[in-house]
Amino acid sequence: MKHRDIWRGLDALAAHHGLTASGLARRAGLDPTAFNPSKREGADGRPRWPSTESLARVLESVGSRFEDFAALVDGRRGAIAPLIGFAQAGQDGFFDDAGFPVGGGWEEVRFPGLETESVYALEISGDSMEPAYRAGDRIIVSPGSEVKPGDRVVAKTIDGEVMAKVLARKNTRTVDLASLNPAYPTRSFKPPEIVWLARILWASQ
Amino acid sequence: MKHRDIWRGLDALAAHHGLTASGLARRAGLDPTAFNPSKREGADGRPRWPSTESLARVLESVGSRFEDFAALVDGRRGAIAPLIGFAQAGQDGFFDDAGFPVGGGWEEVRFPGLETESVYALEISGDSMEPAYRAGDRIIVSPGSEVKPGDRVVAKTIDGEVMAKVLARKNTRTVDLASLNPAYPTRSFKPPEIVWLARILWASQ
DNA sequence: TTGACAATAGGTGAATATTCCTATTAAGCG
DNA sequence: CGCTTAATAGGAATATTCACCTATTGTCAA
Repeated sequence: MKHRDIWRGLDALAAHHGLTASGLARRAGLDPTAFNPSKREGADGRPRWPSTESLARVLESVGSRFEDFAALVDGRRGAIAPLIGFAQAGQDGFFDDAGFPVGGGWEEVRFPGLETESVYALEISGDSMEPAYRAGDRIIVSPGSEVKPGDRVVAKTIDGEVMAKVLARKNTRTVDLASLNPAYPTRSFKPPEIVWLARILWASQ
Repeated sequence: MKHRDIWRGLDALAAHHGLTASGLARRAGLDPTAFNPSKREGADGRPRWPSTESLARVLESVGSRFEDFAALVDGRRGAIAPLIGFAQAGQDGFFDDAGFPVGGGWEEVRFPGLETESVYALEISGDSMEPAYRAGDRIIVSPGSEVKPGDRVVAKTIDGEVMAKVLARKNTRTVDLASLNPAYPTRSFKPPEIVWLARILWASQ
């Protein structure tokens, strides 16, 4: 945690609430100039740090927790993962071409950022992945991770279908997605039919 | 985040590294008396806050991240979960009577504290819970949670055996633990034979 | 354009944290 | 016990942040 990280975190916190650093200070009952760029280092270039008490008042004023601010300071992502239902996930407008969630308005589920990966949560419906995933379970999905055969993945087809499967085979001619539930057959796709594959990192139990 | 939370977090950080508040200050190159209880409020009872710069130096000295400290301040647990192998888990001295891990020296796995639960991680060996858990998967276990039939649980028997199972039945006369892998039979225990049951919250995929 | 307001720079005094000092108490050790 | 060290309390001097002040610039809307 360095001097510049603190100020970057403070700016990010302000931006997260639609405020400027100045507006954030005003809202916290502090002097509006307290977070001025000119106040972030002394005349001799010595770094200036906001006091812990000022940080506490800022966090109080916007209703954020200390840990959320710290996540901003550390520059980590994924402390909060957006939660999406499979029914919604099939609709357009929820993911970009790379499989990352876009837009807002989702419920948020507190999830532990692993490293710096960008993740989101999906709520399971259906029984094709029983017994590993039961309806209502939540899975944490990383659209940025590499997938290899054997991984549990979320796939989106060009038809808009979103499903959690086991990646059985993947080559230039075919992408095979297996269900754990033997009542469901393995489905075979041609690569162009799969819009994206995202690896499942965690599953609630 | 309140005044007492900051100081509690600082004490917890020190304790986490086997130090006192005084020792932590010394290690950070600060005055050893800087964190004295007598310096935590002024003569008039006005609260005193450690400066952000002092916090930064403290975190630097012990190699902790700001977010870890914030988790301590917020009173949340589980940002870091100790990782234990099943082979070790069966030995004595790794858990207390309530099923909480004790002692130290484990590898630590970064895990996202959900709520305020105390959690730890176990690495799966064996195939009795295939296909849900494969050897090498990591499960996040909460010894403090209530367990009910249908939950995936970790159980420890009086024989010292530690296993991940599905809780099939639990009443005053019997505790039935089922495997997901049909090749393994359901095992039935009498309640006194089970030392503790801990619910599995998450599983890596 | 003009007016109101936000954001910002720069400076000063007040408020407050830290260091440095001394003294006391407690804990470990030969 | 006697010795050393850590932890702590209390106080004074120093260092730094904050609130307050003034002035400038930019934005937005009437």
